[in-house]
Amino acid sequence: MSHIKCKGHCLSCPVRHQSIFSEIPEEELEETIRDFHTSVITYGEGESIFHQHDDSSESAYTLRKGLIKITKSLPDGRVQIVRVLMAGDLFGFDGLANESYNHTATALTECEVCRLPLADLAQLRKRSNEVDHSTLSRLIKNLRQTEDMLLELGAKKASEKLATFLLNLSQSDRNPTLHHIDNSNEEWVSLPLSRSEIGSLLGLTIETVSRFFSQWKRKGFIKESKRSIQILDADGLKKSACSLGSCEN
Amino acid sequence: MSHIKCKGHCLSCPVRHQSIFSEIPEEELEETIRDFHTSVITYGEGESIFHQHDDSSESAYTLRKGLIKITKSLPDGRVQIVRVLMAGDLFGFDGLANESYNHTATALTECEVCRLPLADLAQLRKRSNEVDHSTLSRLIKNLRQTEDMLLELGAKKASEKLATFLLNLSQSDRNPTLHHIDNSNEEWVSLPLSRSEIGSLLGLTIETVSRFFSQWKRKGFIKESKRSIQILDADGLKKSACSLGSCEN
DNA sequence: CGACCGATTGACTATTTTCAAGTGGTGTGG
DNA sequence: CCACACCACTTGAAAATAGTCAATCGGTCG
Repeated sequence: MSHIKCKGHCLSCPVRHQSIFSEIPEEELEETIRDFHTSVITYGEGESIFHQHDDSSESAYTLRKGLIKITKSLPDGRVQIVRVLMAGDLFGFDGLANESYNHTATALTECEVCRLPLADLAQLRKRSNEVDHSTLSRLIKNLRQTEDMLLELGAKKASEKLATFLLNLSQSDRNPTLHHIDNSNEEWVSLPLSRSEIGSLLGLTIETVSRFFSQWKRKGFIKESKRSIQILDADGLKKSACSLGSCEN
Repeated sequence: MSHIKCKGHCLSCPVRHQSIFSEIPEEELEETIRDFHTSVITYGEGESIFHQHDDSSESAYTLRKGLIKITKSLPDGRVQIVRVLMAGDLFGFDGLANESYNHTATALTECEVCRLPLADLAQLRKRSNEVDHSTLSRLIKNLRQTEDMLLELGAKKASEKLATFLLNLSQSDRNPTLHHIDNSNEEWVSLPLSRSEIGSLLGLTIETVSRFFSQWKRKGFIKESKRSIQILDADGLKKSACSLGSCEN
């Protein structure tokens, strides 16, 4: 079960510089955050932080550690992953528009989040231009990213979706923890999603995902080893995936 | 070509009560809006207000009259409609996150928009809690709507997408101008998109759209007459479209 | 009238899903 | 330590779904 660990301490927060408080000068932080009611909460893999249908949105959250998937689902059980959150991401702010949660947030791994009541966030936005700007920017970036996914889902074929997904993963400068260079100087990227989750993100079945990955391994475009992948031939991947010049952008 | 008509006058604005200024008390409006630089601009059908690749976002817009489609496209020409805007909608605010436009806005019909420099919008948000709240709410609603579309595009089959699209159209309480009751007391809904645009919204080809519409006409589920449709049998539509209980939500 | 454009329809093809069987790794209990 | 179950993933064959190509229809406009 989820577990409340302690009150959050911004100054020592591991994701302070990726959070909505990153732009607040250190000397003002203590003052700005005073009498707000943050809690650090941990969740085990598979547990949900909130649920699309059941919960009204009274708190926003900042992800401190781990990965979270945001999903929506149909009554018959089909699931769409809307986005995957990484350290520093803000989520669960629907209440700012007086709406209940529009989606479900589930821990993909062990997670640590910082809960902030929306009333406090509203106050903070008034008190600090930095928080206001940062919140708005994140919202707009969420929107842009979701629009980009619309194009992926609506306009691309399976192989194109998958190729773009892999190429984006490998180019992501967002989360340095996802990257590592092994001793032979090759760039591996951790693949935090199962086949079925990749399918659920891209609107494909697990079998379709598996088939293209297998095919690309046979062709030598990619290598995989325990939840990490390596792109050996990005151009090959692009060409095989995109009959036309359709994979850019 | 587009044509600058005049400076906007909020008090006499036809969409004042649907705009981000709707919550400002009338007596304060004059004062609040003083020394801001709005322009009312008209666009002919097919003209774009701004373009995904070319334009940096320096102004936001409010749609006063007509319909606008927001689209994204792939280099090879495939197009995805992201959303369709109606009177009162705010768009083009990417610049608030220091980003250039992420999509293209094109007039679906003759349009009239009110342009507001983002610097002014930023000021207005500071000056007025109502504008701040309204802007934030709209952003969040855009995000929610786009997430809903992700589920449509990623998880549903063609017939389900189309049925949901028609049912949503007919239930939309957003834009009363889209509705009218004809003299035989039947509810017609205007269908502002061509077959090809419906396809582009739902990730389908024009032929697929046409086939399902024809089929449903033959079955007596819907009727169509010059850009308006009427849903005769919503249950039939739901059942035929959704093998399982998948069309709710 | 004739050209044009959006929409429809049919026949065919390509793509993706579905169903089913099998593989391989991991962990548990006998 | 092995046997077994379990799970994620792979693979194949068949079926369903949607796309492509091409012909045609019907309305509108010059």
